[in-house]
Amino acid sequence: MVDTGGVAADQLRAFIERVERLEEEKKVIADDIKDVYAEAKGNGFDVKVMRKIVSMRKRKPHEREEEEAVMDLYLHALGMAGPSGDPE
Amino acid sequence: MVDTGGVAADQLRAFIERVERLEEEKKVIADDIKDVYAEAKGNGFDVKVMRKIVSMRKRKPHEREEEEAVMDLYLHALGMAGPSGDPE
Amino acid sequence: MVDTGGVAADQLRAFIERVERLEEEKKVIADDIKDVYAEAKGNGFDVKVMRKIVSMRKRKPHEREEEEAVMDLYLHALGMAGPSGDPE
Amino acid sequence: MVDTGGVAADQLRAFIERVERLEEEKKVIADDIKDVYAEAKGNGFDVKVMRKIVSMRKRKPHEREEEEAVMDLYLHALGMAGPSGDPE
DNA sequence: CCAGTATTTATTCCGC
DNA sequence: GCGGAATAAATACTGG
Repeated sequence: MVDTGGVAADQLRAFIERVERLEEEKKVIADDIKDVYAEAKGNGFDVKVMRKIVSMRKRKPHEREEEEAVMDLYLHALGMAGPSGDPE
Repeated sequence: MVDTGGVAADQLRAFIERVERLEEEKKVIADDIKDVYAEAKGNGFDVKVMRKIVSMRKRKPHEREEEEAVMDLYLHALGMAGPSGDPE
Repeated sequence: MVDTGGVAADQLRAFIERVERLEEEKKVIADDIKDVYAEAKGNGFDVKVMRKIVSMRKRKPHEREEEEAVMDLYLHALGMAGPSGDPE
Repeated sequence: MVDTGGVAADQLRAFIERVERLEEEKKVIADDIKDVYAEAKGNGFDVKVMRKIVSMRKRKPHEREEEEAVMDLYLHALGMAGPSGDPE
């Protein structure tokens, strides 16, 4: 499966480097985010509050989706209403 | 700080063993949980739905706490109403 | 909701509550573990290393060896140092 | 709400939106990384080991050595095998 | 038995 | 530097 001496080594190296390149990009963005917070702080805003707002806004749509998913599950589960058979 | 030959080795061993003992107990409980789900499944219930319910119920009080925490933060942050000074 | 549904609902509730009770217990143990690590830290031990040791001891020796073999293979493929010497 | 508060609100909104935009970008990159690992896996590589290699390369060699030194210290304290031979 | 998903664990980061 | 939140990684479970 993996031939250390052959082409697989090149493949492995390529994968690793692609990952590393992407992680670098990700780090740049993370730094940008920090810069935005720093700028906001410089304008008198409370960074902790801002982070809370961002994370709450992130969770909200997620929760809605989850509730809908649970509703779907319930609807599906109605075929198993009780151990002694289904209601209809 | 850590003397491998002295009493610290015993201390280290004691800590490690306490952790391992506790992890064992935790595993027993985890297995018990699995058993409950298995029993429920044997009674015709949909395990996936049950897990969803449990995790949602777990999150609910958490969310309330978080909302209150955000409110506290806001109240505290009111002293910094704008970048050009406070309103009064 | 029909009668069987009502019975099923009670049963479901009971299962859910058993799970929740067990999860609480599990959480208590998890907290105890954290406490032990905190105490160890207070005594000058390196918690990160302790965690690594605990997880090492948990693993089957065979798995560990196998994973290390793959690791060596990959490191060699990448021209990074292995047991037989480093490239520099 | 006074004028400065309104201005502050707009500013705050702008900061929040900038952060959210950047976090979206970050998420895209994170997904790309997952894709690369998935592709590597499809080519027969061991993803777990790949991740370990990536994180090894990220770390400063000095830190790594230091941590390994502590690890050896602890393993010896516990009577577990180190570089100078195993107890069995 | 593999793939995807959900939970749990480990690590990192940030503000205090 | 610590303690706690956020992120990343690893693991476990379920369904196909």
